[in-house]
Amino acid sequence: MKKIDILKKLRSSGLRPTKQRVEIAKFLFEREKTFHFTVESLNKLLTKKSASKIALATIYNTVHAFKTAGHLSEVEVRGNKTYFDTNVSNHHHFYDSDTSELIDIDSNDIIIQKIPKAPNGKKIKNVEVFINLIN
Amino acid sequence: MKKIDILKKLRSSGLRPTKQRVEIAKFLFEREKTFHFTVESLNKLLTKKSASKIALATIYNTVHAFKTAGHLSEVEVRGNKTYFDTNVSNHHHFYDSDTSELIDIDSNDIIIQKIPKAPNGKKIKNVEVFINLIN
DNA sequence: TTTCACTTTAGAATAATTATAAACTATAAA
DNA sequence: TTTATAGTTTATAATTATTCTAAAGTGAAA
Repeated sequence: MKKIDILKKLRSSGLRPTKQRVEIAKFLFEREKTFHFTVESLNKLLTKKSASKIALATIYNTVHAFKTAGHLSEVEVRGNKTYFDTNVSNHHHFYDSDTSELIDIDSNDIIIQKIPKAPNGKKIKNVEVFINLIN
Repeated sequence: MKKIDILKKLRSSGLRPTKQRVEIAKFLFEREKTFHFTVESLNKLLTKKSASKIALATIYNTVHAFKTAGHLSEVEVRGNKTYFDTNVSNHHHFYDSDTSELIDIDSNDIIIQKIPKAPNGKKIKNVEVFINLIN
């Protein structure tokens, strides 16, 4: 994803392309493969990579802004930290609690044959499958 | 579950049946239906119910001891708090993020037809399905 | 009974996240 | 091109969930 597209991406979702947002967006979206991270890990990687220090609060703000805009998804995983995923399409995850690592599973690689209906007046928003791994 | 069984349950898993553990165990296991809770909600309910106050740290200790003993399961759910479940059999969940409520789904009510194989040297521990609800 | 390893407890410590409020800045309008 | 302002960043404080600590308490084996 090129810089011009990054700017478009931000502007089209009503986010001013500030220096910090552009830097974070470039880091997150200028890559081929899906990227999973926590705010803590992202902070470390950004600190390492760039000269200008971005405040931790800004990273929280930005990640949540990107999530709200649909540019990131939040992954439900046991544990204390919240994981985010640059893959925003509908998909599933392996979770390796040993290394705290998430691995994407394409939604076509899991087929669910039978599913219960939603309770009383509720609708099904989505179905998430976690395959927990062990050594 | 009767008191004598509570005592057996504790002793058989190497847990001394102290006043606090028995009280918590009675509260959790003397019921027909599955019970989902967080440490916070359990603390509130116990405080309301009983005269003698149990320290929050004891509730944490006890819940984890019960989990280690296999009397409770921990549920992976988005959010900051950790949920526990008195249903320790293999099963799935509806999750209503609106009310932060979990509802059990019997493992027979979901049939998964196709599943990817585990990556490089890892094995599949278990598969958990979350059906997220919306109004 | 006595003893001691196991427990409980209050409160401190830690860790992740959110709130606050002042300084800064992108951008729309003059 | 300046100006005004709403949106943004920042350091720091506050909050929340959880774990740690160390002292006091207690089941149960001998």
